[in-house]
Amino acid sequence: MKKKSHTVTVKDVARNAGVSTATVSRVLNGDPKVKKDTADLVREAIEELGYRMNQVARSLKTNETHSIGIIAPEFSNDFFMNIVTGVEKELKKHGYSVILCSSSENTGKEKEQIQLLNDKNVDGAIIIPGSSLGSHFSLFREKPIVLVDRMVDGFETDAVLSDNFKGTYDAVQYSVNKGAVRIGFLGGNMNLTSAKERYEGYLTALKDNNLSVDESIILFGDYHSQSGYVLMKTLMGQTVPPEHIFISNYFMHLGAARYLLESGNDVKGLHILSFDDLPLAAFFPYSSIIVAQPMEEIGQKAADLLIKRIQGLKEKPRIIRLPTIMKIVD
Amino acid sequence: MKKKSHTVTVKDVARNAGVSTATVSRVLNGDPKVKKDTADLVREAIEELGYRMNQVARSLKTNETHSIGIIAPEFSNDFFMNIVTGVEKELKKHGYSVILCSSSENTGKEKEQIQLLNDKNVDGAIIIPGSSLGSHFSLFREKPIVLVDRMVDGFETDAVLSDNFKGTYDAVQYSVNKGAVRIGFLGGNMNLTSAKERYEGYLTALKDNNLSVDESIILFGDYHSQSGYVLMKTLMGQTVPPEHIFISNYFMHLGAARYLLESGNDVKGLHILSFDDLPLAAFFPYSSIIVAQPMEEIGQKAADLLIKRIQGLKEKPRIIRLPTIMKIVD
DNA sequence: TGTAAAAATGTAATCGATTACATTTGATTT
DNA sequence: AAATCAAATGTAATCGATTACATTTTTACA
Repeated sequence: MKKKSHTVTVKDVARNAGVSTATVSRVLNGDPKVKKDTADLVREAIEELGYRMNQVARSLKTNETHSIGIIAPEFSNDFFMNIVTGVEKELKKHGYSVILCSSSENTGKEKEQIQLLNDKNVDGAIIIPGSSLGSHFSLFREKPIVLVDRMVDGFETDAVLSDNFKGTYDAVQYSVNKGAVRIGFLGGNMNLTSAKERYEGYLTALKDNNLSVDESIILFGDYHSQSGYVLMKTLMGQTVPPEHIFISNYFMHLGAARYLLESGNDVKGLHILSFDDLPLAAFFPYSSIIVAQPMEEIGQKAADLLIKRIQGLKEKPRIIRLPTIMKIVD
Repeated sequence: MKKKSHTVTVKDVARNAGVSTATVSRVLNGDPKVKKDTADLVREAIEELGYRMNQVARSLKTNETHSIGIIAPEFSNDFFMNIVTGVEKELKKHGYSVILCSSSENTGKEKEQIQLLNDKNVDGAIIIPGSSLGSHFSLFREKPIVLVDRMVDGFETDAVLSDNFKGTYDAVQYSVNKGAVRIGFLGGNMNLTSAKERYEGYLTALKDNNLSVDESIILFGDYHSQSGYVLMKTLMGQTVPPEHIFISNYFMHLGAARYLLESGNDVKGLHILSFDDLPLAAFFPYSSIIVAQPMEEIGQKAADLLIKRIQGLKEKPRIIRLPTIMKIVD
């Protein structure tokens, strides 16, 4: 057990101010029942002694830690990190801190992290699920959870996500308006709601435009760079590859672009429609239609909702969908 | 004050196992003085009641939270995030959690975050300083701090950083070996040790090769994208721009590349030497010499050292320098 | 001025663990 | 079988706050 060199406690403050610890506590917590003169005395004592409240002791009694956990598959990932940034900024405004937990996109680890957060007694959690499985989230007892970017089966709770359907639909529609009639599709893991929704947006847009669905140019991967590489290779290996290709996320786009570069394929007439704003999209030697997600805003909204829940908002789960932003890079 | 629905405590376990709370605590903490039979009884009771220790209560008594704080200017930044990732992974292995604090590269906010971590009673902190000012770090009383990526004046403590000098020196030397005689330099904020060290590496490499130092092609920015853009513009506006240019970090490189792209400058003969591995370096239409920093390893080493300090390692501050990796992209 | 009601403050229990110290149990020795 | 010592366990104080309830002080009004 580590020693602490003489810490100043409420007791010391009370003694110094000539009041009881109860009064000190009241001043600390802004209880209006304390007479102004008394409160001033206490504040002076606090100032004089350089008192700082022991949050751990407070947490023990109040059962709130003013910490929340955030679980994501990983953090070395622009997308997740921007969300985390939004979360952190919003929470700090309200005096909450963020504890980082990576789940490695693995249900077992996700469970562990939930237990850990439980044990740390966080006031709530923001989770970017690693898959559509989420029944283990119920281990996080009696504290609110807000899901981000993806929803899960069998666990009804608040969620904040992009409008994946509309984002995809609009991008496809834009391409069609520009004359595209054959649009390839490199999808993500259909285990994830976002991937599913984007696929549906794509299909519906085709349908609404009376375009046929050509399954030979619809391929599914897993949102990782390598799968973008492989799928693009497959696609370009076809007799007549499509000139318009929708790619479901940043990383697959990256992998696909890498393939195009390495293969030396002619990309002059190519149009890539893709989710997520790449800082370097401008450098690609083809034109892009980017469906940008408001990542920080997603995080911020999720944090905001979580705080409302922590503060007692009772209401059926909310699903907040934020609009995407289409960016054309020629 | 929030209620907790009947929580299982040591008391319940003690009663159920027919022992005292002291014994339960001993079992919980692996005290070898407990007879095996008794310990088994206790473990059964724990199992049966689904007991989980209240870490907050434990922290109050032991004065250790098994949490550490990490302060960085921001987190929407590949470089910092990869460091955080390394930190998180290593700490989790040892049962520690990470609390995220962004300082916005602002000393005032940095101070605030330190106070916050103090109040949360974290066991230590990892800090990526926003500037070379660090005297306020001493507010973080009696708990260890490990600095990352940058050192500060007036505060002697452990630090983990890349070998900025050698990384730069080697890249310049490589270029010289390839025939370069005039190498431009786009530097970072000289307020940061990393920027200073890179500049020194550059100068020394020139000197060792008997190359003259041409101040007209040495410009300083602030590590941000915009400054890379502006400096590259300035440089390319000269009568005879250098064909080899060292750029001090990722973001400045990004800005510089953006300028080159927008301006339509001829980049055929251009060679960019640059710190930090860009995922898209391969897409730039010029050859690059990348000085990659082992970001996750930096984080991991910092976490490792911090834990050693927490566990009582007494010794004068260590400065750990990790070697960079040179990557050639033609 | 006396008294009821309201306002301010204090006392002491409590949150859920850990641990110094006290006590009991058990083994060992003679 | 008594004496000694080690091993195992228990008792109760403690960490530093909050707060229900009790008590005192002040205010307001008859």
